[in-house]
Amino acid sequence: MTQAIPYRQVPPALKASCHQCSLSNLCLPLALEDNDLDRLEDIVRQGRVFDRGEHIFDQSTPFRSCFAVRSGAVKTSIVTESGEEQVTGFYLPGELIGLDSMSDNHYACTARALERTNVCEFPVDKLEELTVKLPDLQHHLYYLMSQEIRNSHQLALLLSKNTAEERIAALLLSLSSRFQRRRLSGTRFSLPMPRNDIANFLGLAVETVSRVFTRFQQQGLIKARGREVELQDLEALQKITREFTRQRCQ
Amino acid sequence: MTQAIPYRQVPPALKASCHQCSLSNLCLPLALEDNDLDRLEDIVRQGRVFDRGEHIFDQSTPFRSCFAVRSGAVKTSIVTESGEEQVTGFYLPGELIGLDSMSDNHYACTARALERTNVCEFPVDKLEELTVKLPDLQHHLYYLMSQEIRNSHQLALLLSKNTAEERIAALLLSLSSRFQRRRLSGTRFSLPMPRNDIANFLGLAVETVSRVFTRFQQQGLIKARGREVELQDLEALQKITREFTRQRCQ
DNA sequence: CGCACGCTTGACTACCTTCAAGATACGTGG
DNA sequence: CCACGTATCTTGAAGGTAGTCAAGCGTGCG
Repeated sequence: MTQAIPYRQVPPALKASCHQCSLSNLCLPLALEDNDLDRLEDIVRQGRVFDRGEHIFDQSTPFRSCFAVRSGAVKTSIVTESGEEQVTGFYLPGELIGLDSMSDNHYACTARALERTNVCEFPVDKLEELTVKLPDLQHHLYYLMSQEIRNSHQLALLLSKNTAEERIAALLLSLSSRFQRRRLSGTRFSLPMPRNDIANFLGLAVETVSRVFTRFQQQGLIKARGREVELQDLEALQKITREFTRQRCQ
Repeated sequence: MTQAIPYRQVPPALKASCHQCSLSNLCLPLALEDNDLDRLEDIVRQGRVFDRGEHIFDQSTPFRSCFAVRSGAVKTSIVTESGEEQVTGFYLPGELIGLDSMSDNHYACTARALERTNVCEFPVDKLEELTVKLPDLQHHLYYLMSQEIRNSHQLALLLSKNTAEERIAALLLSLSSRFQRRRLSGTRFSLPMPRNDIANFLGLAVETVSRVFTRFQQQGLIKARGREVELQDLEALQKITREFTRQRCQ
C-alpha cells in the first residue's frame, strides 16, 4: 500500500517559490507584500516529501519547525502515556502544522502523512525572528494560532454535545468547504483518511462511523464507496449539524 | 449570594503596577525585564472589577482587548445558533482571556465572572504594537496561544475518550495544580463554578456530575460539601485520569 | 416563613460501544 | 495473472454508560 518511491526531494518543477505557489492565498504568504515575501522565501525549506504513513515529526522530539501542507494531507494526533491516540486534526494544502508546539521545546503532537504529501518547512527560530521584522507576518501568525484555538473549541463542542450523525455531517461539510476553497469540488471528493481516523477524531467507534455512512446513504444524503464521497444533499447535512461550522484558514 | 458592592474601580491599594503584582510570574510580565515592563504598564488598564455573573465581554461584539485575571475566576463559553452553550474554559488569576479572538474583529466567546473578579485589560492594537518592539513579549504571546491550543486539544481528548469519572478527576486535579501554583492549597479549595458549568464544560449532565461527586466521596477520594472540596487521595485520582494532565501557564 | 435556586437521588431509556463475524479491497508473492 | 493474506470496511446482536425525566433535599435570600 505504501509505494516506496526512492527520491525524497520533489522534482524541480514543483520547487517553485512562494511567489508562484497556488496556495499563497491560504498559507503564510497571505499576509505579505511582494518584497516581504522574498524574506519568507529565504527561510522556507520547500520540497520535502513524505509517503503515506511517514512521520513528518514526532511528539516529544525537539521542536524545530512548523510545516505548511503543499499537497496531500496530514493528520496530527497526541498519544497518551497509556498509549491511547487522539487525532487532533486533519490538514489540507495551505494549512499550517505545529502551532501547538510553540509553547515548548518539543512537539506537542505527531504529524503523519495520510497520503503522499509535499510540505514546506519553516524553522521556528527564523520564523520568529522574521515576525519581529514583519508586523504583518506576526499578525497573521496570531491569526492562525487564534484560528487553531477556535477550531479546537469547536471540536470540543462537537464532541461534547452532538450525536454521531451530527459529528459526521459536520466533518463532511468541513471538508467540503475546505476543498471548495482550494478550487476543488465541494460535493465530490476523496476522503484522505481511513474510517478509523475519522472515528478517532470524532470520538466514535469505527463501527458507528460506518453505520452512519450507510444510514446517510440510505437517506440519499450522500453517496459513498470506500473513500470516494459525493454529497448529494448539502442542505440536509447542514440541517443535521445544528451549529458546527469549522472554518479553517478563512 | 451576589454582594452588590457599589464601586466599579478597585481601591488604590489594589491598583498596583505590574511590578508589584504577585502574579507577575504567571501573567504577561513573566517574559519581561524591568525596563520593558514599564512599557507593558503603559498600555494595561488595571483595576476593572466585575461582579458574579457580569459579562467581561460578549461573543460577536467588537474585539478590543485581552484580559488577565487578577483575582476571582472567569468562565468562557461559546453559544451556538441553536442557543446551546459550551463552556470552553475556566480561568484563574494570572491567566489570559481572549486569545481565541485574535483571528477576528469580534470576540469568539463570552467571558463571565464566576465570582467577584478583578481583571487587567490589554487593548489588542497596543499589545500587538508592543510585541513588535519587544520580541520577548511576542515570544511569550506565542507561548500562551500555543498553550491554549494544547489545552483545548487535551479537552477534546478528555471529551472523546474518557468516562465521566475520568473527566471529573481530571478537572479536580487540574484545579488543584493550578491553585497550588498560585500558592494556595492544592488539596482544599472552593470550586469557583457551579455543578452546572462543570457538567457543561465536561460534556456531561449535571446529574452525572453530582453522582460522580458522591461516588468519589463514598470511596474516600474526596470530601465535598457544596463547592467546598477536599482532595483526600490525590494518587487515586491521578490513577483514574489515565493521562489527562492539563497544565496551564506552566 | 416561604420561595427559588442549586444540588442530590432514583428509575427508565437511548445511544453508542463492544464483541463477533462477514465482506471488500489491496498488495504481495507465487 | 491469479491466489492468498492483510487491512479496511460493513453488518448484526448484546450490553453498558450516561442522559432524561421526575421528585426530594438543603441553603440562602427576599
